[in-house]
Amino acid sequence: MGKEIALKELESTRWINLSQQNYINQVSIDCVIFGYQDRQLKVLIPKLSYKGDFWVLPSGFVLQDEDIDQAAERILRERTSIKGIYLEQFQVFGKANRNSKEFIKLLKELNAELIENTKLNTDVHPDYEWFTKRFISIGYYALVDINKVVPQKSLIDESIEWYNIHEIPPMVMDNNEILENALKALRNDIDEKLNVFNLLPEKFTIADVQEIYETIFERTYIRTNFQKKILEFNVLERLEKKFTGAANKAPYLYRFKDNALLKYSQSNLPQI
Amino acid sequence: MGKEIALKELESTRWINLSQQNYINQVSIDCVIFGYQDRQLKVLIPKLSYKGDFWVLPSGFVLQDEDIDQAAERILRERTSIKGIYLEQFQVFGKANRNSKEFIKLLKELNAELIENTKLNTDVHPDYEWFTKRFISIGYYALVDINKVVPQKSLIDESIEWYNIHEIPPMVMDNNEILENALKALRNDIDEKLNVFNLLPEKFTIADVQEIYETIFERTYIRTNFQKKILEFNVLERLEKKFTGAANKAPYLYRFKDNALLKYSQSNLPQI
DNA sequence: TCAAAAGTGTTCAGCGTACACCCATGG
DNA sequence: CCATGGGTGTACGCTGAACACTTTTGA
Repeated sequence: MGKEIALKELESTRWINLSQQNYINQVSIDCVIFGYQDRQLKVLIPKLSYKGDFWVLPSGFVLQDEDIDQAAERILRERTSIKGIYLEQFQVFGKANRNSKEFIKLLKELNAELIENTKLNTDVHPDYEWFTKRFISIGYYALVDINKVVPQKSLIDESIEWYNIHEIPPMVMDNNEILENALKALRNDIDEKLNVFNLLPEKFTIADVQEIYETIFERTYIRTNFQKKILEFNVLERLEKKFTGAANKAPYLYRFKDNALLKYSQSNLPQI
Repeated sequence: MGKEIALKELESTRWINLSQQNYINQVSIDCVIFGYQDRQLKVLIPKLSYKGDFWVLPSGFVLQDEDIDQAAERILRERTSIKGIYLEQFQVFGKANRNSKEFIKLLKELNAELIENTKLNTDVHPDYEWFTKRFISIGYYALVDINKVVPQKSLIDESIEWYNIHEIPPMVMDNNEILENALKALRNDIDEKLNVFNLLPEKFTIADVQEIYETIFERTYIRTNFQKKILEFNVLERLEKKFTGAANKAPYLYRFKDNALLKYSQSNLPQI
């Protein structure tokens, strides 16, 4: 691996980029990336390993000339290899004690080792001072088709994996709380924003949707009523039947109508 | 007015305090303060007058050792003279073009004049550089008993007044959009957070509540059903009757139960 | 023709809307 | 005792939960 390539890769990671002063200081973006598979709601979380394990939500900073939504999209793109991910800003975390001095200390050492190993000259040794300060973090949650994601770990990540929502490792700082609130926000948004379909491939059956609902809300639904509820949103387009090979009636496939949300926003409320 | 007092007053204003480096840079807090009076939903907005009129939502910055909720509370306290105001963080505004260079230019001149007039020495001439940059703003809305508020204008404010929600003046930057989204958030929260009572004095009648609902949602409610809906929240404590002097049955006064929200959060959902 | 799952139709209870009725109060 | 507005009770219609029934499919 040539020196140029190594530098390029380093530049592409959030930890190495710390010396950049073209970011907004003391503001970060934390992303909770939800995926669904095998009756499990999963979250994509990288792990750093250096003198112990550290799990940290995928995060990054906001460039001076970048909308915060764009920044979130960029961070998600870097981690999932997918463009145009569905995302929702849900809460800002701004406690005064939100800094990670202990954690950063380890990162410094780790980073120094990396730079040493890749034999870069000392010019790129980052200045961490702005990064050790207290941070305000904007929380986003994202919904992705888990099969389309190609998880990307940064140079200092040991791994990046999908964790079952019930088996989330202890993360640094308030990251576990951020995740919990993301889940609450998702549950709260789901029937209003009709965004659950972003967890599915383009074509899906109503049974697939029911599975996801049951997983997210941790309860069962009665099949026939659920079917009606979903179809009455009028946001699905019925396609051909799905061949399953099973000895029973083939279910229809559906697709989320592109213009569905426009129509749906026109609601008429009754009198109380 | 002595020099010391003038300086103290200057320090208490957000515009003069710009040179302070103990704030988090490029982050601000914008507050939409809702009040209610005479069948009108009102918003408290200061006006600056210098080479034209400028309306700006009450705003401020976050101290390094201050939670963002504390910062919002402080800003609201400074503007309303009330401690412990009810507030909700509702959205972050982070477009890349959120700076107010044109506006700040005028403020600079205005500030310079003020300092000249108050005969302060030149040491307090602020450094505006960090303030001309692009800002990320955290939006809060507040609900207050309008009768308890004593609006406080800063030195450079020409006035600070309650504006009917339908007669909001054009504000700088995206402040009008922030206000619109605050109203949407309020409408969305109202039945869930049961926060509407913060717009009323401690004791109120159900008719008072209905008036506010009708104003906020711009629709009418049927009296008897509305009464039931509100009482079935089980968050109100019935007090003595209210003496009106009118030739009809006296309505009961109610008070919001302090522990109401704790109980209310325990909901049991039916099967679909 | 049978089993299994999808899709549709049909009760029935409960809630919310609408309204009737009674109560309290001061002139 | 009447007008006015507050408080309570009740009929009715609609929604949605529960379930029966029909349809489809491959073995």
